[in-house]
Amino acid sequence: MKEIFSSDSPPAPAALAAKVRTLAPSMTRSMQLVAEAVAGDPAGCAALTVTGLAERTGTSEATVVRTARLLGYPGYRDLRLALAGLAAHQESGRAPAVTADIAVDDPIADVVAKLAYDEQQTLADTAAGLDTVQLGAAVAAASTARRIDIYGVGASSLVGQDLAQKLLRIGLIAHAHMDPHLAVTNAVQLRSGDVAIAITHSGSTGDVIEPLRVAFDRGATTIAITGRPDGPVSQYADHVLTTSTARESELRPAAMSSRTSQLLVVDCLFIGVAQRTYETAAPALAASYEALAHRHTPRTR
Amino acid sequence: MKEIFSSDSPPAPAALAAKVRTLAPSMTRSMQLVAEAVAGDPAGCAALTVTGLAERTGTSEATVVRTARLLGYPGYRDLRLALAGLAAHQESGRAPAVTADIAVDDPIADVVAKLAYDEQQTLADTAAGLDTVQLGAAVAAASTARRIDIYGVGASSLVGQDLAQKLLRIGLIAHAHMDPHLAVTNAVQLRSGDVAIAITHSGSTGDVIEPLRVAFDRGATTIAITGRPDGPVSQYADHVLTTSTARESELRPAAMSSRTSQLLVVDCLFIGVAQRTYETAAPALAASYEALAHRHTPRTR
DNA sequence: GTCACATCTGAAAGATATTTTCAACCTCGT
DNA sequence: ACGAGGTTGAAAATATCTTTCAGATGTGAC
Repeated sequence: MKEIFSSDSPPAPAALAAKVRTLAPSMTRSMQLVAEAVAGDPAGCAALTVTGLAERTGTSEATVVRTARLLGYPGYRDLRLALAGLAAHQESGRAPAVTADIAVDDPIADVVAKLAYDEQQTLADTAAGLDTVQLGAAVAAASTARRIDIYGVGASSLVGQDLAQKLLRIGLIAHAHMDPHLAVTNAVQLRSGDVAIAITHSGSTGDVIEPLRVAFDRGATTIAITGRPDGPVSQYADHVLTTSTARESELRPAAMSSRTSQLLVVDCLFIGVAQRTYETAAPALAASYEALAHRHTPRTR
Repeated sequence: MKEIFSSDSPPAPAALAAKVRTLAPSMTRSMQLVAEAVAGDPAGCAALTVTGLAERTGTSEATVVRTARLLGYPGYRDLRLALAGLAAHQESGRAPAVTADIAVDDPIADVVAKLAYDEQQTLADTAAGLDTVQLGAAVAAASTARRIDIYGVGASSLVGQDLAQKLLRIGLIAHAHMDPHLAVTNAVQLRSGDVAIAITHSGSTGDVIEPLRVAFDRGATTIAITGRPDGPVSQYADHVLTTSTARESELRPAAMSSRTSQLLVVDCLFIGVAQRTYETAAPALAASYEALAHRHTPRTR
């Protein structure tokens, strides 16, 4: 008799509230109490045990189980799992208005969410806007370069160092210049077959343009990584890699968001070079691992 | 020491896979089996009882419960509920696509897409796994610190410099130490009211732990930014900020992906501090803009 | 190589939660 | 008012989860 139900209801996923409404008329009074509680606060009920839900609804465990059965689940345990899923669902819908700017009085959790979102956005934009032809050309030049000089000041300096560090790791001769004067002095040494890379968000940082110009004049292959491909720096660049310009706010200056974009470009460049020089890059990478492993205090086990 | 976990893990909702990766190294063999099963097939595991999951992973109930605990849940029952939620989640979201590893022969366009995707993933994981309570505490300490010393070597060194650069910009006294010896020598100067920040992905970089330990002993407030919250570095850290451990590949070493995660954490820390010190931070930021504007060659016209 | 030590592991006991049973209790038609 | 049919919850039965503990396994010291 009761068994009819078993065939009728496959474990309903989302439309639980609807199911409750449909089935409510056919329920007994105390079962309705349970059903309402469940439909009204899935998240809350998911946290309760049978006994807990029975108490909360002023009924008994048996009734709770019966209700779960009526709703199409083998037992309360399964209803509870479904409830947890439902709760997670509506949880995700309630995003903290991530698109808004970061405000001075944002709670710390919002800051984290917004920053992460912004950076993800920046990455997507950068990937979409990156000219793979230019990138390919830059990779080709860097892979076969006798030496690679990198120029960057301020925040871009760190990106340059990052790139240099990684290129060194795979056995290339790369150097990130931080001092503009020394950069120029060194640029004079460059010639055809060498590569010079300038990193500047604004595209018009004199301290970075100058050494690139010198390198360009001396016949080196020059690459510019900039957010303003139309800026002065591009004049002296054989290849221009464009970083995206994320919207900035008072608390989050451009330097900060441009960094993410620059790092992605730099990583792409690096991976490209590593692919091209795989024969030498792979063992070099492995070796640098090996060397580092011994620097770590031998943690137990 | 193990007790560190108790405070560290609030039942994580979505970032379970990330958490598994973070904690996996500190797990015993059979626990890893369970963790992998759970991370690999949340939906499937949600349908299993303790006994079922134990059988499926070829381990015992006890081990399953232990794993659940390690992941931050009171017991298996709760892990199972979370799993159900997760399953419902990914049911709706459906897989993106570019999950594959970067291969040696990938065309350059694929490299860009995969890298961008990976980094986005890393950001999401980091944001989800970041303990906002710890972050809040770290922000509070940094905001009122007399001085802030930052330790990092290798790739983490750049992150440290980035943080120092930004904190300086808003008028705080921050310094990133790159030389381990000098770092220790300087750490001796610290005392209560000062803040020391150690950045290490592995959580066991001796060169970074040592200065932090000294700072800790001298009474400074210590903060660790690490991918291994259970690592030795946490011993001497008042607050631990966890970075996510992205899956790595041969061409993309951990150092590379960890950087993204570290930078996000550092940015969150910075923004938090900027909020707290808005009165002084805002004008300081504006001033540094002003100063920079004049450094750009007015080559345009 | 071997011993002492610490850690890991699973079987089984113990505790909870869920399901079933069953008798008391309504409700309604007569 | 009375009984048939259905509803309900207390308590027993079962399943599930948690804890304990002793054996297994690995690790470092000598």
